[in-house]
Amino acid sequence: MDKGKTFSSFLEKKSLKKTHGRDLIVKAAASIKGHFDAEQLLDTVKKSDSKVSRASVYRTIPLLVKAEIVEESIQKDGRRIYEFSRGNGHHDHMICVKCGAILEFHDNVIEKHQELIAKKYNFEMTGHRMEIKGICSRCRK
Amino acid sequence: MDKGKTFSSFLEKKSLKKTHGRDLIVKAAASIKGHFDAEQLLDTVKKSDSKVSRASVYRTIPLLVKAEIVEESIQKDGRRIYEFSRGNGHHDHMICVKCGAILEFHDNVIEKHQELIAKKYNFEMTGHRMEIKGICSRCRK
DNA sequence: TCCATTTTGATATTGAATCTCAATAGCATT
DNA sequence: AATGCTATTGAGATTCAATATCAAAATGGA
Repeated sequence: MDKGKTFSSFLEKKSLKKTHGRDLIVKAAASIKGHFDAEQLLDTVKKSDSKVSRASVYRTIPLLVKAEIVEESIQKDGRRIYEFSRGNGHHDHMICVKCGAILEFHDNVIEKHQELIAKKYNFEMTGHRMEIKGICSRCRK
Repeated sequence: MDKGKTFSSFLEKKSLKKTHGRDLIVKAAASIKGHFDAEQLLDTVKKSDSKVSRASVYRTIPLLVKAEIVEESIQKDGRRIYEFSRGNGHHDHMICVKCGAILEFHDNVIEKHQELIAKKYNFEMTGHRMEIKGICSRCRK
């Protein structure tokens, strides 16, 4: 999946401009394996062009999220973390309170039930977030 | 349920001291209907004693959360909100992205499945958080 | 190329949350 | 009730992610 192209068409659709900075920022996001935060993304971008500013990174992230190129989740301490969407579909997180590891999981039953709950309350669901907090198998040993 | 007493015994168990400030803070939390944030709690406390400091409120909140007297949840923007636990058991939230309303719900199937998922990954679950984001029935009209 | 409009970089500002530290309060012991 | 040790407090400073500001630069249609 060519995320560069996807972002490009997103920008067109929204009549936003394709800029050097935005291009480098998507590429940097794509190059990071796993989760990252805004500062990490900034560091990565700076490796290709140190003139790209922190402000641009912070301004571009919400665009990437809206374009569904990057997924956002908020940790228990309030920090935002991101993840380049590799088309592996939606998933939720299990967070180890000891080592901070983030494991991913997906459960269809839970997904379905969320929809049922929303329907029951006449709530138009646009998204959801779910996290299981605990101690991962490695830390339990 | 006498939460004052509960907090009191929590403090004893942890060899923490019962202070005027802590007492006023629990009472203030109990007096607030619905969700509140740290600043609102501070404002409420100040009504009974304006000398209680912001720092004390921020320091006491984690104690109340640990004592399970207050429930914490983190909103999409990263802000922490709290709710005095009225013994109505665990529940999750549906948050309206238009008006900001917070609706509560509980679903046993989802709760059960979380445990199953944790077990599957050999993860020792200590807690979880789930939020459905969308547009509430009132805003849909 | 021109030009209106966006976007950018650098920095200042915000705001929630935390830290600092001298002064005070709690409480077990006399 | 007085002592002394330690936890706790208040007030303000500090932190840090995130946002706002604004003049200068880049974008892209004409």
